[in-house]
Amino acid sequence: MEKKRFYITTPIYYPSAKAHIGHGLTTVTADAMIRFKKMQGFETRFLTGMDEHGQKIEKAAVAAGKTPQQHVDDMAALWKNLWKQLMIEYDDFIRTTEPRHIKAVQKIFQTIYDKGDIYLSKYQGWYCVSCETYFTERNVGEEHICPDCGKPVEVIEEESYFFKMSRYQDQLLAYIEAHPDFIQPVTRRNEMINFIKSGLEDLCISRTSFDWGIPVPINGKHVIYVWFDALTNYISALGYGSPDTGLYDKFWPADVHLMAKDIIRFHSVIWPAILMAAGLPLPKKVFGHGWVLLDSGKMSKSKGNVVDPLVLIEKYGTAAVRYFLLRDIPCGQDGYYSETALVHRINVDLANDYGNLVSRTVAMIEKYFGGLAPACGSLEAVDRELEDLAAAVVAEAADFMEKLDFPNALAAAFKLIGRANKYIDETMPWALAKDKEKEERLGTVMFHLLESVRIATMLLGPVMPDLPAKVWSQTGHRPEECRFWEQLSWGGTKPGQRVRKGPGLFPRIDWEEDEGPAKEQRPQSVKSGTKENQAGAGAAAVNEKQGEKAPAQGNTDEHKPQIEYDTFAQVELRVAQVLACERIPKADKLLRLEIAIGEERRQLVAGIAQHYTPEEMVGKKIAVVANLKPAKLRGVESQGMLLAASEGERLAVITLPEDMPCGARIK
RNA sequence: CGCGGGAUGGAGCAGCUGGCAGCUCGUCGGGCUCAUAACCCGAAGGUCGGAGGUUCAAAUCCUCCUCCCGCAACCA
Repeated sequence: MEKKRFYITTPIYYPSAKAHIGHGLTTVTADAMIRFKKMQGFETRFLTGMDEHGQKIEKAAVAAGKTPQQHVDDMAALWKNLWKQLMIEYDDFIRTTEPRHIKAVQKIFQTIYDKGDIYLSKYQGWYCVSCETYFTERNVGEEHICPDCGKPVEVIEEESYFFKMSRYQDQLLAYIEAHPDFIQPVTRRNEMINFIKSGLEDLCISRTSFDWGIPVPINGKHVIYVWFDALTNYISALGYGSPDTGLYDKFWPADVHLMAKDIIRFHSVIWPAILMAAGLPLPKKVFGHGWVLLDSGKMSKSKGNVVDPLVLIEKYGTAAVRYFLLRDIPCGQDGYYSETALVHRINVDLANDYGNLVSRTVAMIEKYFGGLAPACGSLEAVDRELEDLAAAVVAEAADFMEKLDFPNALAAAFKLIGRANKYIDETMPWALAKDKEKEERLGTVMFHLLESVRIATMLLGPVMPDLPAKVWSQTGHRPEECRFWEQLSWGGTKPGQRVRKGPGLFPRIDWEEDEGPAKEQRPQSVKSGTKENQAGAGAAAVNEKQGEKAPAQGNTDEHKPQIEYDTFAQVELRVAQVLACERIPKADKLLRLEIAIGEERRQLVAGIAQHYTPEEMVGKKIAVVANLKPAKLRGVESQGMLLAASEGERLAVITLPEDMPCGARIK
């Protein structure tokens, strides 16, 4: 008999930046899904990996004094360690620098080329010579300056291979219409339909401007660019393009490509088009979850901006971190992370409700029955109600997990946990224990509790893989009898099994909620530094500037290294007077200032428009850095920089007394 | 008109095909003592962002408006 199969993938991550909890969300979701499918008896395959090509990697390697390969090898080790810490049990970890992947990409390129869907043409784009990077029309703005270095960019033409994606527009649309579940959630599906309807352009799939990539098979000057390379990982890892296609035959098409919402487009448009062109089947589902947003405004400053999953694991344990991610981020939507929320979740759900339920159940059986599970006697209404709920909850959890909706699946499990806690109050075992006559009744109650614990724990298993074993060692259940979904039916507890109280599963975490003095009324809308977006899990570089966000700024606890006086003396600080000031059009943070430094007149651009009006700036005596290299901001040259203090939302320009002469030296 | 998301009791959210406004946390009051100061019960608290419209009936459908939040674009 053929086994049911299930193949899930995460994006291959781009190692130009460190992993964050968004990546964790994607990968943990996939892992939980796989564990669920294993419980259901599926033969499963779980793929994750790394996207290791591209100019960005090449540059990062050079900067670190390594070869690109050394660099990505190091990164791969880091990421693999993270997955290990998160208890991710992938079957394969594909790296795009592996020969098996390179062969597959070249094969699919060749196949599509032979078919006539790849052609050579000219790629035209805005190019910054000093940064050696292309930018989109949007990025360079009307002024056509490099968004990174501020220098003018120029239009450059480069020979490139293009994939005739436009040819597949109608076919793709038809496919999406015919398969309502192909793109999820629905809002993304609608977006994609609109996007495709607005017209697909052919896709540029090669570059000659850098070398770190897979060579185009028919033309050694070119390397294959980004998506064509990256997306192919989903089949290269199955042996597509190799002599042994056993895995490919078994597992393709994938059941789910899982990812964060920002790269849904590439998976639901480009990838299917490539597959169509290559004559291969399309994946069954493309699922885009939301982003994990930070709300560090609520976090204690002294604790810093904790987002490194490893730090959290260290502090709270893998199970708790996995639980939080899958419980608190609404399925398919953005969710907020904060340490307070995490701790709250651990305390309320895991410690109070679940851990405590296990604890009191086990303790009572030890106390009343000497640690031997009693038999179940005749049933009363409450007992039946509990049994019925257990059955309902199991079905509910399965439905939700099937849809990758772990928040609701977990909520279902906790319905049973809550009911069991209430059951204890209703049946009052401590009262039954005082009456010898009621011993059978007491046994029935204990049996029901033990069984509820068993079922709830099994339901939590996919999310917290190390939990069941810990619990069974206390409840005396046999692991092999609590492994598969069928075993979730009522009655798996065996009278006489050894129950032994062990350490608390999830001790409460007590920390001072609000430290007294510093209640600085932080508004919930904090700016970039504090409420920082965590792009869930971008696979390959979506464009040239991914993952370059400065980490948590405004952290006053961080100090710079000590410097020599000479170094300081190189900064020329002077008093200046603001002569005129105006807003810069289409820039909500910038003001343009005309200032006088002594006799000299200059123009400054300052990011203070949200704190000062142009009117109130005029006439002020301010402090400026006079020898700063000019730079263009939003197309306007700034010949210096004014000094201001800032803390979170607040900002104050440093001003000097009216009678201080303009141009005076500051030191 | 750059793209997208949202506005529901103190907080975070459910309310899909219109019909008594729900959940979790928090707060207050009570109960219990098996348990991890945990557990159970009860209560208070909302004109469902605003204005129109459709309807016997709208948080739910239509129109317009306001305001938030991400992304992008500029904190020299």
